[in-house]
Amino acid sequence: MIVSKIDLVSSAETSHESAEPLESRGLSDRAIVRAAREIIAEVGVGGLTMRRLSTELGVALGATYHHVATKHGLLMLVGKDLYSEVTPPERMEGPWQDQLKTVMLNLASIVGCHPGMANFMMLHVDELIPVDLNVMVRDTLLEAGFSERSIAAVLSAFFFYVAGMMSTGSVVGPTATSIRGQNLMALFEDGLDVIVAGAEARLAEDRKQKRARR
Amino acid sequence: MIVSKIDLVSSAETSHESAEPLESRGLSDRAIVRAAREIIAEVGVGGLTMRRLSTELGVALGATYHHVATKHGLLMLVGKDLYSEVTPPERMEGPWQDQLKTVMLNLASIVGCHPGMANFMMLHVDELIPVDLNVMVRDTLLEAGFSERSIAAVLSAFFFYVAGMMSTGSVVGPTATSIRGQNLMALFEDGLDVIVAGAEARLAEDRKQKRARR
DNA sequence: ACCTGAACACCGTTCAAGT
DNA sequence: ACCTGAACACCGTTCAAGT
Repeated sequence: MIVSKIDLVSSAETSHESAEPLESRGLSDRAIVRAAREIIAEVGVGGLTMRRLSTELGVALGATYHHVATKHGLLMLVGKDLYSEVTPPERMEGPWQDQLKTVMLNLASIVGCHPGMANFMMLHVDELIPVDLNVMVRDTLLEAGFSERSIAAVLSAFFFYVAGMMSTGSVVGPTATSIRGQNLMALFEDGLDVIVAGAEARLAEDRKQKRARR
Repeated sequence: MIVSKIDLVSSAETSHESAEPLESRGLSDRAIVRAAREIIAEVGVGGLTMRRLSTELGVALGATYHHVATKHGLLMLVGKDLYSEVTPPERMEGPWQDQLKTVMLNLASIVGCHPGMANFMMLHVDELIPVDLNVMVRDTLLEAGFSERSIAAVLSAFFFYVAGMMSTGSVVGPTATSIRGQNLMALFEDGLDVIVAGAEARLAEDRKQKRARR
């Protein structure tokens, strides 16, 4: 465990990737994604325009298209960038309930700051979600004793709940809204707890079945 | 109970609403909504265009705009129409678990046949959902013994789960997709069961607290 | 290779003009 | 009152032309 952490740090500090130019003069994908994220954070995906993005970057429309072939491709880059910021697996500790809640709250807070991205990110989870995150979440549940089928069911419940909540409005961050006086953030956590309780019940069943089979 | 059922039927058969013109010649809102639904069912909300809708209706673009002032308004009409088809409260029986599952599956099947509507419908639940449905669901949970706060949490879990699932792709109906071989419809029900289990755990707690307070 | 800016086909929306 | 069809301001995308 400690080894992998050290490895991560050192490789991150010393990585001078082979022949990749550090700052290919002119536009870089990194700069484009950064600008796109800023625009989305400010006016949402609906307000993100290839023209506006180009203006923000100080280039002509065609230049942007030379680096990212399509708006869909641009959003894929942004989505991958956002997913990559979700709590890194190595730092997780404690019971599986807390781990799952932390990941979901983290995901919600990141996506919540970028209105309109939730949908797109959920529509392409499979292609965008970092393998680390996926593996770690599944491992956590496996270690806790969940069956394969239960893992699928529980993750389905969690992910789509977060997706639905995020699609409906900014829940987290400075723009957190409220519904009929209800604090949306509190409501979000309450719903999360309901699903956690459901997962616990599922786990109890899984363990009972495992014992019966022995 | 029986009375209300009879009332429903008879009023539906004999309703000749006061001064409302039966078929105000020309375009009617009903016809517009019907055509819009057909287009959405076929090519999704993304494929629904005011121009295409007008062509389908056999009128000029301006005519459509004369009846529905904006595309947003059109989608509100469609959304209200779809919500109104969710299982009517009067027909519900059995334990609250089954009632809730039925409503959610019903909602999913209706929304699932209209790609892209899930988001819009969730974004405007408050304005679109029929009061009957809202009241009935809350009453069911109240009768079961849920606390006010638990009701909010449980409904949050259910609704946003369905919303997230629906936004991610057609789960139900003839276009039901599959993810990595997994049957999406089965996955949807499994996730629903997890949330039901969570609600049951919550109810047990609520009852315990109520007993302790006595 | 990278960038420019005009052009194309589409969209939602508006509006003078007809009946 | 209801409808027509042109027009406007925007989009995403393409592409000949420049450096």
